[in-house]
Amino acid sequence: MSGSLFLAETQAFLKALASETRQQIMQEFATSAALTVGEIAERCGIGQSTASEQLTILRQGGLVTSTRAGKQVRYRADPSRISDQLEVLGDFLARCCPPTGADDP
Amino acid sequence: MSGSLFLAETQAFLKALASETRQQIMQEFATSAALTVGEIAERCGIGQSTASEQLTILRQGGLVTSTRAGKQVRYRADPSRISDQLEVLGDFLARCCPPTGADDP
DNA sequence: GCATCATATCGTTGTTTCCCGAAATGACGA
DNA sequence: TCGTCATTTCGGGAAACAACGATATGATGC
Repeated sequence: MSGSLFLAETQAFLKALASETRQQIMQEFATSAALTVGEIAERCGIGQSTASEQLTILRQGGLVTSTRAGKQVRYRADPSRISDQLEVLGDFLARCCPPTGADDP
Repeated sequence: MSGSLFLAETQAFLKALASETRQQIMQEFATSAALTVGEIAERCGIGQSTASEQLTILRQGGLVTSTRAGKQVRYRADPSRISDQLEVLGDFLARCCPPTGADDP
């Protein structure tokens, strides 16, 4: 099988968001713009390796970026890519909702 | 623990959308505003029971509505609830992206 | 009532996801 | 270089998901 309906990145965006743990992680960025893996693990009450893995998924979904800062890695939300993905998603859903009917028996 | 970050319906919305099969189903509504379970099964190349189950998930996520039409059931996209969910999602993500920094070292 | 058609539910199987602890990688300071 | 700290990757067990075929429910027409 080949055709994905979305770009691969939008697919990853949706999957990344469809997890309560990852939503919780994203929420942490509302109060602190930049967080390390350890900080997120502690605040979310999950293991460090788990936090690292979930952050990787969020990064692949275009929700966060990561930058090294010495021996730590700082994660932060990626507003521009997030709004890009929201737009793609909105466009897709708009297409699925024929504003004036396609054929409506 | 307790708090889901989203309303339960928004959580269901995201999970419903995070499946390529269900995206494919939604896409079918772009060309035909109303479709029966059998039509969707045929167009998407999946079994009838699978189509029924996936449509139930989409309905619980607020993406489609269903109405009986004789012995068939017509499914169609639900634009108003979809845009509601998109707004909830957009608001949540906006909060995660401190527009002007929360604390940004 | 009974047969039939469309849909929904059940039971199962194989795959994927989630989370963890343990081990490996990478970066810094002594 | 060596040790240490932060992160990533690995291996595995439990839970959730997707798809199917078979069966049950519900609606229509005779």
